[in-house]
Amino acid sequence: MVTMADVARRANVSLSTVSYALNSTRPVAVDTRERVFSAMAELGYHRNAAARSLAARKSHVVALIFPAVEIGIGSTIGEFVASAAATARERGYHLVLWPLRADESADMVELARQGQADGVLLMEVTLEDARVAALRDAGIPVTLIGRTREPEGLSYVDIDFECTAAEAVAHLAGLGHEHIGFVNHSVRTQEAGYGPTVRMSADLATSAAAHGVRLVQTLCEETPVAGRAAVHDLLAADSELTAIITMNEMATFGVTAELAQLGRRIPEDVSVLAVVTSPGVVASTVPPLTVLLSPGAELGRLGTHCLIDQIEATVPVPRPVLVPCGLAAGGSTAPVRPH
Amino acid sequence: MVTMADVARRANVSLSTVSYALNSTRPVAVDTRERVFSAMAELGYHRNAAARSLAARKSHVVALIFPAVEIGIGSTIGEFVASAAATARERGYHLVLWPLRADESADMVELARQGQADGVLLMEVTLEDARVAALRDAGIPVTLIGRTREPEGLSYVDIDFECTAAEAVAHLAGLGHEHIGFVNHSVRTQEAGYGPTVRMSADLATSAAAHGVRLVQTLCEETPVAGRAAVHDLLAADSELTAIITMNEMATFGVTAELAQLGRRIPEDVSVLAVVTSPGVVASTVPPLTVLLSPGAELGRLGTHCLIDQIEATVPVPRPVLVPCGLAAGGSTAPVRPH
DNA sequence: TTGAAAGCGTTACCAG
DNA sequence: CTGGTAACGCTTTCAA
Repeated sequence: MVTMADVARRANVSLSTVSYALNSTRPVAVDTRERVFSAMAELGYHRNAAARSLAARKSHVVALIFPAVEIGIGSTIGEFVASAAATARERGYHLVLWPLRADESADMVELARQGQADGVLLMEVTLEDARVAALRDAGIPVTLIGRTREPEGLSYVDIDFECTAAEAVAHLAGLGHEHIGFVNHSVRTQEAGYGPTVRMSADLATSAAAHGVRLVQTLCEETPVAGRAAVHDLLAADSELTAIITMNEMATFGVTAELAQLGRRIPEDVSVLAVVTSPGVVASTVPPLTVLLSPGAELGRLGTHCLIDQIEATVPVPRPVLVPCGLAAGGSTAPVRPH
Repeated sequence: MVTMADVARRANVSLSTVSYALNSTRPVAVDTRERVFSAMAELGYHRNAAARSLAARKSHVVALIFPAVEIGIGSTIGEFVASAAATARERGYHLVLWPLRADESADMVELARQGQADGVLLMEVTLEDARVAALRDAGIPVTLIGRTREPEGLSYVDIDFECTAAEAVAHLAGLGHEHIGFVNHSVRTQEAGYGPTVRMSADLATSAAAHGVRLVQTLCEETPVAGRAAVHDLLAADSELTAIITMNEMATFGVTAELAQLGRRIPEDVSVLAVVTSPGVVASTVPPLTVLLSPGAELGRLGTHCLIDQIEATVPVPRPVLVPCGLAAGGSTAPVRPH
């Protein structure tokens, strides 16, 4: 193995000069620098990562706490991960995956204490997430994807549910709908304090009130069968329903199927709008669904930047970011039919 | 920071004994061992990862070359990644993501040479994949997810396309179908030498011949619109078609939609069988699709084991594994109608 | 602008 | 069964 000492010898400089040339952490004369670099090229030098980490007390690694179970079928998580990995790489970091459940926060802290990562990206954050305190107490830099109930002082990026809810209701209200149903995630996720479930419910209610439209909601398991049942729940709660908002990809399949079976055409009889969704569900119906797309890649990019900023900053400065879902117009929403 | 020296002092043993106790790399008296461990607990010791890697010349990290673009919408890749990360963890390794395109094999080798990872898991392998040679020449342990045209002597795990194709044809032939269509991935993937596209095409043809059924094939872009067109391509090629096999998730949406629009019911008029697919597409139709599920999690687990076996073996012993797709019966296939 | 040298916290060899 | 100690290859302080 070629070391810095070898390079130094070859370039007729000291070992430390090689290091400084490589890291630009101290000015080095141009010709010296050149000699160093050609020596490295000639020798085929590769800087040893472990030695660097040991000496610098820095791993140049960020960890992503990877959710054990995915809600839904979509590619959102994949997009998020790919974009986080790419962003980390751009900034000279590596992304490692720690597949830890929410109750394994001790393991998480242990790994960080071993210096396996300089900071942590926490996904699937719940409203009362015990992991956040565990990390904070351990002094480990962390950025949340999502946020707790009281996220003040924390670094996080999340979907702007308020804005997304407002857009969803505005879109439908603008088409004349005054009776809207909402198919949410499951009771389980609500009880777990899963942010999207809780926030979207509240924010849609607020927006609906502001537009003077009636909103009926139902929680729904993540299966098509449950989605079918949800349609009946909503119709029972409001027989004048003309539009349905869904935030549950598997259930959405059931919703559209059940509407078809009931002879209610989309969008002529009922408008359907899927929110916080991945691009894959768009194509699941004919016409394609109108959706508000989950900004997976954007969250991955922003979250990673936030975390690395925090790691590299001398003073930890949380910088929260909220990203709204973007509308992708399909053909599943239309003006309400006069009757 | 608490070091081994601190622990040694506290336990009244030498530093090396602490190391040996921790790694069980040399017998240690039971009581000594206990003293060491309680000292570690009392002091809150955490073994430093960088120092360990440096001294042992081993990172305990495996890298996953993460595909830049996903084909399809499914959760297969997510399942694969999650399962690979979990398996790595079970074996004392970490999984890092290297989001590198196929033409960035130089970067891949460079990272490995820096000691950032002990081995590499290569996804989306094509028939003539230049990265494989690059890694082999550099002496870097690698396991392919997929395989090249001539995979002899390489370590790989892949879908057993031959077996999967045989099962697909046997399933439909068993229902009496004698005119079957196949909607493959796009021309682009075929030209890139993407394994599934090329192998499934050949293996389905072989199986069809063996069963004496007529098979017509078409390559298809990964969009629902293209899937709709594919239906017409196939019908034009064989007007007596009674069954369609699809291996293209987005196209599958179009296929089912177009059949519905043509007034051809599934499965009464046409059977549809989606192969090498993720669970998400199952629910995309009513009745749910019959599918052959892509064994994403299984491949992640097996691939990671293969790689780590290879890393830890004194002699590199490739151990190829092929996994067939499992049938998940839905309601989209039925006996061919007598006419 | 450069050099010398002291760590960084382990692992693993050589002795006992 | 245990101890001493030389690497491991780099970063960074102190000195010139």
